[in-house]
Amino acid sequence: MTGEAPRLELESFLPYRLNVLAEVVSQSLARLYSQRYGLSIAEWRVVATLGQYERMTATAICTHSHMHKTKVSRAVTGLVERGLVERVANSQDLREAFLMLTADGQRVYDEFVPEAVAFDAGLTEGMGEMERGLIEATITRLIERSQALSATLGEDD
Amino acid sequence: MTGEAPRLELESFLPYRLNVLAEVVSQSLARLYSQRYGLSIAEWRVVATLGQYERMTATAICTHSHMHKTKVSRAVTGLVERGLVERVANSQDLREAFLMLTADGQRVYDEFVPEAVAFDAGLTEGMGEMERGLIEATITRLIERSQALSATLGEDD
DNA sequence: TAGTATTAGTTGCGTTTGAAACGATGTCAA
DNA sequence: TTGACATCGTTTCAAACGCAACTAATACTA
Repeated sequence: MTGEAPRLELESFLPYRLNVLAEVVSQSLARLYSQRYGLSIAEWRVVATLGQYERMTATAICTHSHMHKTKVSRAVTGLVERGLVERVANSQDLREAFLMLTADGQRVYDEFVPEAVAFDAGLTEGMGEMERGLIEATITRLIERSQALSATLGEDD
Repeated sequence: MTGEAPRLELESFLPYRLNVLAEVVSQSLARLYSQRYGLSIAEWRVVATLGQYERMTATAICTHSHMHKTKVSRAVTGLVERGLVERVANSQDLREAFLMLTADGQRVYDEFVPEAVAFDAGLTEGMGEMERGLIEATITRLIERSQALSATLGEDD
């Protein structure tokens, strides 16, 4: 066409591509656990976080997982109801509660982790250690840049 | 902390990291256009797609953008109401309609593209052509792998 | 041609989302 | 103490979401 404007090619526009990628990967993985355990994405993330850290407050999970606090609150409620997670009051500070996997929760975690690991490994199959490390470093860098950029261009906080 | 189970480190678990990355990038970018034009993410995507391809059916936008058809349908409805997008019936097939930017829509697009491009460039600032190309190739590869994996492990469609 | 299946796009409806308000607890300074 | 303020986590509410059902149109099949 005319070409009068600075073109934007969505196919190579990073925000767009990253979104598609994340969605495809999320959905693919979700298929594996949602059927088997009836876990939502948010719930699985809480389980995964607690599986790794054993004991955490809801706020800590929020910070760590970049999930909204209401999302975490609801995921935890659901998991507690289903007996996968347990709340332990912090006598030092009654506003917060420590969260941890119950025996059942731990079982679900232990059962699913190998599959998650396999999925992750499958994604980067054929890539060397270096390439794999490069991906992680790049992700970290992009996250930082992105935050810096929106602060600079938006000038709002 | 017993270490009895195969560990899963969220920090290096790709599906998790990709999700965080996509969300941060999306939100950062959204800040730039949501304030200025009152566009939702879905709406901006439709505008961006039509800005690039000029004329597309809703289904084509769905396929291209990996958005749900109801999401696209509603985004388009909103854009039509605000006079940014226009529907043109396809006399060849009355089920579908071609969508295109109006003059106003084109103006919004032209106005925002430079910022989007700057944002994109900012993300990969300091990276060479090769590194940048590598990122895109990796994204493509990960998308393919992911889809293949869920088909293999899930065995459901 | 009639009958069935398929496709484009919208809408109804229950679910999920997150911003804002909230109750409950804790902190700090006067 | 007391009062003002901050923080943790839940709840409320309106908006956004996506599945499923739907309408309308086209394509296949016999």
